[in-house]
Amino acid sequence: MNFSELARHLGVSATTVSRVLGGKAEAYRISEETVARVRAAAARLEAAPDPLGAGLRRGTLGMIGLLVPDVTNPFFSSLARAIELELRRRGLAVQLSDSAEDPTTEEELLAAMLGRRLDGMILAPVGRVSPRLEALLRGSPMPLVVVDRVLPHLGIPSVCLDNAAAGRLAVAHLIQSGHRRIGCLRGNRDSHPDQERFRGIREAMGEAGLGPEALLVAGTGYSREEGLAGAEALLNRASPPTAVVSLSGQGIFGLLQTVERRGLAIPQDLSVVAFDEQPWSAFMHPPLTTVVQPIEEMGRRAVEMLCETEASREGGAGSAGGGEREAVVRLRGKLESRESVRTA
Amino acid sequence: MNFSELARHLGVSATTVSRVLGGKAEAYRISEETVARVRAAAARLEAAPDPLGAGLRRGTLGMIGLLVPDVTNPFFSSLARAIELELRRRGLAVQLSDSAEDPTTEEELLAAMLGRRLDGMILAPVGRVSPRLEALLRGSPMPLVVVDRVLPHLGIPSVCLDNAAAGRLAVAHLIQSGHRRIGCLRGNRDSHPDQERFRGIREAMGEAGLGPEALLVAGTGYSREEGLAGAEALLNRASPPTAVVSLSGQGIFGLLQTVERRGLAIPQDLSVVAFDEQPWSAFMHPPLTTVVQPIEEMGRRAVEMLCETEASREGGAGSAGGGEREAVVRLRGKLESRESVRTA
DNA sequence: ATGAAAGCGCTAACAG
DNA sequence: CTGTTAGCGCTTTCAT
Repeated sequence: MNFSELARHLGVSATTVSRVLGGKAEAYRISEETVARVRAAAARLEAAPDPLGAGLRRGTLGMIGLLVPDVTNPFFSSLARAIELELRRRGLAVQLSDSAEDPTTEEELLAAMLGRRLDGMILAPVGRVSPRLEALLRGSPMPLVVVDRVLPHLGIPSVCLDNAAAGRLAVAHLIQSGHRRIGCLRGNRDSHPDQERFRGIREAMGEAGLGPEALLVAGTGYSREEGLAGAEALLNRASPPTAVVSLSGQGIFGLLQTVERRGLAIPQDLSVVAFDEQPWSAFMHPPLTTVVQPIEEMGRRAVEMLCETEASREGGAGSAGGGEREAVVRLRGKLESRESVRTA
Repeated sequence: MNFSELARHLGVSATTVSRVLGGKAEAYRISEETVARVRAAAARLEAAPDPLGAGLRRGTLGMIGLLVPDVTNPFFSSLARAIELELRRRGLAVQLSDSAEDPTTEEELLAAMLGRRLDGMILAPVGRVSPRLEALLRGSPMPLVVVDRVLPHLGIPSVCLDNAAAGRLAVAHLIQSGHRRIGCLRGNRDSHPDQERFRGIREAMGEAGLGPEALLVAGTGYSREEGLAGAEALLNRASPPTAVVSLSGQGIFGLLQTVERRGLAIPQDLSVVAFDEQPWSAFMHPPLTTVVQPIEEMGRRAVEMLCETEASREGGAGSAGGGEREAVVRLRGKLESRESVRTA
């Protein structure tokens, strides 16, 4: 049942129905009686506004797009959940797409979403930003915020972990526990998080008076296989590290596999700090000491930023364009100390 | 750039632009020259059809709703990914919502989605079907398919695991491995999958000549905590089982925790078969023998069924309503035999 | 081979 | 306090 039909039934105009059901009865000072009649009839006949009609008229659909590299990754599924929840609170729906960690697919999907008439987009980029992706992003006709990674120099609002600080956190803990030879299992070195985490680690080592030779580096990507290869390289060193921090959430699988293959025990033979909570992290033998990201907050902030962007667009549309500041929110990670680090 | 503007630029009508860009040039025998001009201009000016305008006109938006209990659960995130991929192949977008395993939230979200003008819905129900949910489902104004669980007697197309067969598969393997005292860690007993899996297990036991006393039952829900409580109950029995099958994907955590607490070893002291692949299942000490669901196929079939429903609606709209058959597709599970089952 | 006109359902602007 | 009018962008008759 649509508004015009309902209006005819009641002998009022569609406008009135729209005002009542759109919550504008007060503003237009519709009589209480009319309001009641419309409400009752609407309830009885299950009349609800058609979002398409309203959307077309308003130029907005109440839907924002969310593009992630892999919903199957616990980090992104938690993020998606947090984002959906917060958007729902604000009456917005989410269209989800998954780029399967593939930059080309990502470009296509982003272009498609940018084309649909969404009210905004939240993007968790796959990795390095291709020129084509950058062009898409620059030309974006809608509010956009980037999560998890910051795309330097693009001036797009972003929210991500303070990766450098998180890296420091991890090694500081290791150093404090007496470790002096530390392995770092890196992820995708093109990615901002990996670079930042690594930077934080190097700085923390330096501040503790440990030279570069004390930091053993391996790993070339975020996958399990790459984690395994990197771990092998680390443990094959003439004098292997006594502790390893894995910058990759999935790569830790590879490390664990290698450790097991060699019959090593954690933390007796090797201490481990992992990045990113996994569903089983707390239930391993032993439970894994982990740098956890404040995912809920990340989602909340992303939505906030998106809505602010939207608001400022409407509000300050014609104002002098000088104030466009690059907003990057960096969230603090937390070290969940469990049992995979041995105090030397 | 919208169609009318583009049309004005080119000195043609919006109708022509629509026909060319809508792929109907042939049907309307637009001249090749015009087609070329329109295409070129559209590409240059980045003109694309506004889905809202088109949707309003056509009465369809090219979007289907997906409501799951918890995207964070690996099963549902994999399912969501599969569904999204298949829908994308067909040019459809997906709106995602997460009911957080809460029946009330589920009702609200379902009602909201049913109200939006989507082209269809795929629902993975939380659990038991409340009268209100049932009413919503019955009155659904749009094509709907249910996944993972079948709602008996509602006549809604569903696709799910052949849970009874999967249950048999699990215990058959255990029996074949020499186990004669088998524990069953149940999930939510109100849920169809749990009931069916359990039925399959009982049948398989019976067929192997094992009486009811050989089957030890515990567990009251799908959560980790409930899994733990159930596992405790099982292992506290005077004569505990030599093998346990966990019907709950998350509950297995609880079982594993209990086993560790007691210093038991798998599979030496206790054999384990788990339902539902988890990211770490293959990487545990030992790797977990698991009944895996064909999630990709499940997603694909759900989408197929949805689209068929949609098609038949349009096609046979006015036909005698007698042919409404309940379509329930049951998919075969597969036993991934790893190392958590000991041959006695 | 193309266009004009109508209308999908809604709401903002402009009357009263 | 309420209604009329117009138009969001598109596609589908119907008419050349």
